[in-house]
Amino acid sequence: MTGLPKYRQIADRLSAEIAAGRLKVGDQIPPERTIAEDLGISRTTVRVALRHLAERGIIEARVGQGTFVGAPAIQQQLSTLTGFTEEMERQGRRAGSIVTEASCRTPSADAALALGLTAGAEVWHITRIRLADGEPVALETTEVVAEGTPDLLRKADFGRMSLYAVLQEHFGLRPATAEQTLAAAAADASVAVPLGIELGAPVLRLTRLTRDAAGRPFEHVRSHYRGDAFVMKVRLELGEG
Amino acid sequence: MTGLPKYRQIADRLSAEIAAGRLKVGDQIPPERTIAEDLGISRTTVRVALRHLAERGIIEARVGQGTFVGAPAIQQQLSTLTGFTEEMERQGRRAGSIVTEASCRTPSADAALALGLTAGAEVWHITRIRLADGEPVALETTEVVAEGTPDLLRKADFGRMSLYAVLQEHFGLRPATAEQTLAAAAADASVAVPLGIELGAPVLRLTRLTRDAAGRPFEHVRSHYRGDAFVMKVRLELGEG
DNA sequence: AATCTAAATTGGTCTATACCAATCTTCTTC
DNA sequence: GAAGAAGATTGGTATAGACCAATTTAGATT
Repeated sequence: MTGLPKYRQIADRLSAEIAAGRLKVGDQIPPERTIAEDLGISRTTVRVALRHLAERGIIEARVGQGTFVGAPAIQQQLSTLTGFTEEMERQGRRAGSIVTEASCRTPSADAALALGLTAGAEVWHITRIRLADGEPVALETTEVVAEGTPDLLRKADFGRMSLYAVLQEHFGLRPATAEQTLAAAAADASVAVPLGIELGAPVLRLTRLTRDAAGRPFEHVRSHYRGDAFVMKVRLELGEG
Repeated sequence: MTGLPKYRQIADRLSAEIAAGRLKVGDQIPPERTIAEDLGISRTTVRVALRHLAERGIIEARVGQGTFVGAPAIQQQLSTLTGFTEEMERQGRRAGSIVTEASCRTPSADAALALGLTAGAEVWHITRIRLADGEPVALETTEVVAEGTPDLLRKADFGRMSLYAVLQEHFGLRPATAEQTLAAAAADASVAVPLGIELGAPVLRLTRLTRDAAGRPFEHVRSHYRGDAFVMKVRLELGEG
């Protein structure tokens, strides 16, 4: 016995079958009662397993019809100011990155304006291809103000570690607030090639300005997420009107 | 009887108590077994109710300790939070709408699921082309639960008035929380034609489930914004880590 | 008073069963 | 052949009970 709960084992097995391609998008998976009988377990337990998969968008249940393999979309919870790595972990996906650039140089025009940098100021420039379960899902360019973060690039391997974790650990720098902008755009070559998608394919363009507790902006991010693999979720609360 | 499942009634009630402030953030809610006994229902059903609230981040369960009221979703100014009309006004643009459909009918599959409607339930179905300074920028389909909102369509001209204003004025219905999903997609014919853009052009797809103060969902919206004409802004705040 | 131990509490997992509502299938009827 | 009715299938809701593991509480021991 693995020690894992039964429902986890069932969920993992189904999940693996879908990942392996033995069950394709739109395929019907066996009825709950059939799975229960085949495995000699109760239908309730099967339902718990299926619920977990449904929550991740891997499957989709329809009364009277059956349960089908869904088109999985990666979700990014916008409400929490977490980085890519943390969010993927939360969803039980393997997060990875390929660093395509890491250097110290003058900021881009956008970043300089947003960060309020004057001429001559420099930023750490990190470009990463973000992977979820090995698949490239986003291209991300981060610019961090160099002042106050000496030797940032030598502190860690950003292919594995979270940038926020490093900033917190070495410089006590913690994101407190952020302003994000989302827009839909068509992928140009600089985005389409690294992500392995077609030119003109829809991508979600995210721009973020991150501030520390004192309100000082210290990070400017521009990301392009694959439109066919990513959804952003936001939980809103309406104050008094 | 309302026809609502028991777990929904329990969830709504707890949700309302939290919204009303009788249960504050960090407060412990009664143990599952106690709730079950008090209400004379099975613990399993109580757990289903609590699970739904936990999924929305409203409560948080910890083994051996209990279940507690969770930190509220971060308050954010997302462009559409206040409604399209209000947001355009705020930006000094002339907001307009062309109502292409307004009827009472059975909900779409997505909406029925999200709103938790059973067979036979009906919704007000309003489809509008949103204009900014006369230019079409979005196509929006709103479905509002018909129960409790009699003759909604006769109450106002939605080409001019805000739906939220009407709901508030005539039925005292006010959006309290919402769950929004954003994704980039390619425009298909149903979207491209009304917006006057090319097939395959990038659009921002927004799906929103709006709830009242008691946590009852009453509106489901699906919008498509022109990617070249619209960006969403979000301000995030991080609580204590 | 501090420490260890046993018991009670609490959420998590699991079984077996029942009925409902939505949907699909099949058979009957015209 | 088309339309309608009856039955079978499938996921959704609900019950009652059982045991487990993490945690806290209360008690016993030193």
